[in-house]
Amino acid sequence: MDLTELLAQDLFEVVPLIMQAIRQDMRRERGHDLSVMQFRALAHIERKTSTAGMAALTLTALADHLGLTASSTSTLVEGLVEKGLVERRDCPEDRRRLSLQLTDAGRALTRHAREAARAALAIRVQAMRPEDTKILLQALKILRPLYEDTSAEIKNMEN
Amino acid sequence: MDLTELLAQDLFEVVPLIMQAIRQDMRRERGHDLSVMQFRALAHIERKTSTAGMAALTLTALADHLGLTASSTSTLVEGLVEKGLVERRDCPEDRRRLSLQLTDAGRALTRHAREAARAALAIRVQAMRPEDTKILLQALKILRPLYEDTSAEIKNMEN
DNA sequence: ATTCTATAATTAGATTATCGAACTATTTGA
DNA sequence: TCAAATAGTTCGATAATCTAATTATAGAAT
Repeated sequence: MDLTELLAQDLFEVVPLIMQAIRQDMRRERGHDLSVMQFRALAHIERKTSTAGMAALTLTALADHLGLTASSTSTLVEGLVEKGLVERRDCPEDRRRLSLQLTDAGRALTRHAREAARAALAIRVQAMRPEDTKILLQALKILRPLYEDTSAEIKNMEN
Repeated sequence: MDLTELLAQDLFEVVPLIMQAIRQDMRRERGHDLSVMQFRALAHIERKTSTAGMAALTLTALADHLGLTASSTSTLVEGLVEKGLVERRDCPEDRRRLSLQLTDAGRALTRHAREAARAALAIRVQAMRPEDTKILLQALKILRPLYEDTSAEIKNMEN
């Protein structure tokens, strides 16, 4: 068995395991009821709007990042708007588009949820050696570009 | 920001991204219609029954591994039984329990699905340098024990 | 031995997250 | 100026999950 094959198998076993744990950790953190996707959406909106002078984040761009259809993303955003965490602003340059923005409450909750996620991870990671932490950080740095914002490409490959 | 915090944040961003991709890759691989959970179930049954003389794998044990309720797992297994991939055998020592086994078809499909997962990953990973592959393998080796079979413990913590 | 309590699995009903298709509004460009 | 493409929403259907109730069995306590 070559290394790539081994890696595929490990990824395929371990990633869903971690994902499962993340979901459970988030559910346990009751009070603010965010799904993993909603949290990812908030985090992405925050990242894309934090630096001034960036192009507005549209619904479709968010959908691509999340790997969901525009339809699903629209519903998801609607939920966040109802919770008062996100604002849909009009886009003067192109009136078909939205500009997604966090409200103050949205920003506060994003910070809080991030902290909760960190805490949940810390429980699991507390015994970890610092050099292992570094390896993990390296690994994630390698993985991220392989999977980031490829949803659009991949969708096109299907046709 | 300390390293653990950085790691938590990265994990929380990258893992769902990969998970998303895995789901899409599996859906694209049409023909044998397995959900990610069903695939995980098959893989776990295979692993736990491959070595002779092991205790039978029960429904509850599988549920714990998958991080699902017994109820959901029962339904999931029912689907696999209907597809002819899994057998529910009686457990003579304790007649409340099941012993879950793969059928021959189940074993064949598990191998095939694993290969499909590998192929999907290979597309993403083809340009990766061998030393990066090694880092990823190390990282997964560190992560696995942090998340493997902890569902039961975690559930207990909730009470 | 009988009866209480705990455990294993299933079933029923509700909820949630997702999708695709149909629709409206707007823009682009031929 | 009108046809095609694009951005977003809504609707109906389907998957996967949950909780609560149910049945069967086992183990423990009197």
